[in-house]
Amino acid sequence: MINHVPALSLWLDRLELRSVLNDDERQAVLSLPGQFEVIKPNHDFVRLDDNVNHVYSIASGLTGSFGQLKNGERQMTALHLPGNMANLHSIVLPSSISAIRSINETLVYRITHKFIHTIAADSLALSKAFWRDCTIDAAVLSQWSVMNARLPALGKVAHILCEMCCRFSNGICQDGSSFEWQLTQVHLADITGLTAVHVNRMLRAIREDGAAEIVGRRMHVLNWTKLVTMAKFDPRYLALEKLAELL
Amino acid sequence: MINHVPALSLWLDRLELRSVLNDDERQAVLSLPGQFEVIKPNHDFVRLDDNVNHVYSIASGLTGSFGQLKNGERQMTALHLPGNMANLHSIVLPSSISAIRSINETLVYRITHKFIHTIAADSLALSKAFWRDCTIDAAVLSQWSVMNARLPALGKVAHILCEMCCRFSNGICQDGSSFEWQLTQVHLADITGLTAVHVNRMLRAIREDGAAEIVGRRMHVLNWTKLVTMAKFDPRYLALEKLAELL
DNA sequence: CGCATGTTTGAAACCTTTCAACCGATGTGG
DNA sequence: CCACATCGGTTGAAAGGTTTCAAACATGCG
Repeated sequence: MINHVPALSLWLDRLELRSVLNDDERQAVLSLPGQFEVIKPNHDFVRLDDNVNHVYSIASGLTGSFGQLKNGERQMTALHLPGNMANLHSIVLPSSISAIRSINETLVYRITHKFIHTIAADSLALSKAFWRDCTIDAAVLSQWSVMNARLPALGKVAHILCEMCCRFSNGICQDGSSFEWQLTQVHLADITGLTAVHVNRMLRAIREDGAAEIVGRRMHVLNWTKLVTMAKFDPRYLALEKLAELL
Repeated sequence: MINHVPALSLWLDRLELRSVLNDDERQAVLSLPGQFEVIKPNHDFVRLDDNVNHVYSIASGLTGSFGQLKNGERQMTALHLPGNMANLHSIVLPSSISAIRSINETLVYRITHKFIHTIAADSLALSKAFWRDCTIDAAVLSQWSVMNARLPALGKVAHILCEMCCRFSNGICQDGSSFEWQLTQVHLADITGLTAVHVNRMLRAIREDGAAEIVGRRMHVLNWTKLVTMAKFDPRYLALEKLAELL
């Protein structure tokens, strides 16, 4: 294995969690040519209505997708962690319907569409794996939609805490789990559709209830069961368990 | 053309709006074998966590996808009109993460996954077209997420009225447009996350403002511009314009 | 007719936003 | 080194929007 881009091998892990690939296919993913790019915090590196020619693999840092209304109000519709492909869907729909913005300083690996098209054309399993990866992103979005519409403020905030914990810990969450916390309360407000002020109050409630707390740049799970109950959280939508053979 | 299933030719139209297909590919879609099935109103014909082997093409009637929280509360995450494939994504993710329920009496054409896999394997353009179809569904979901989180109740209801009008009229909406209205106020509440009572009040406000009205089983646009402004609606997410050559 | 379903309305309770202010940490320039 | 600006977090009180509860009305259908 000559080329070894960590962002790609993280993405490959993610693909292989849900799809069966052979050595050639693995190698094709790991050898994808691209350029690294450092992105400053709070920078839209994909703008709304851009016609996109590249996909962005997140190497480090955190980025989010933002949808918009005609009056310019924005809402976060997805969070991309290292190992995620932020806009794989652009392969089949290049006219971007959401902006992608860095949350903190982010390192991305930028790959021209052409190369993805080529390896997808050469392997049925890979093209399915890509499609599946997008489908799982859509499943997460669907759950965000449900929680944003059906949960009270406390539940929404708790739900995101649960999700972040699962995604950062690959599904293994328990009392005492802790992980790096990179979002501000304003970001939580962008995700939940609440005001930052109210997010603050909900975080306090969660803390005072002994479910979880954020101190400094770290989140600590104090009582996972309590947090899950607040959030009515069911982690299956994240598809973090290895899927059974899927053609 | 021997086989001629209207549901499939509607779906093909939808695919060709966004993808370029040749005669063989067209014929492959139109010849997909399947069974018609009549579904009574308010029936979950795909249940949560089912392991799905079929995709459902909607021939007539209206169906919706429903997500769920752990406590059983439900939220509609998509509406499927005739010509839509209700769960094409199940091709790559058979474990259903949302239920699909008929809204009124619905005629579906049920196709075994195997046949979709076969024609997708035979044609790169088709497999891209399928993936793209799913991606556009995801774009609609994303916009629902934005409107549900960012709009006040009046805007949410107006937004769905706008969307339904565009989807039923293929994007051509104007003062005086009217189309069959099949949703109850409870369904609107399922979509917007509001209570049915409040949906009722918002519909009245929209009516009294002279923007739109629902009488009997029909919706009438009275003032399209006014309705769009209320909803901060931008129809581009529906991708109803014919897309330029997309590989 | 009687029943089920969907719509309509009012009033009180509740939740979230808004506005305003303050705190603490961090970083910058004089 | 301190003054100052900025950013994120915190808190209180009033205003506003939405839900809840309860009841009544309309319609279609057996």
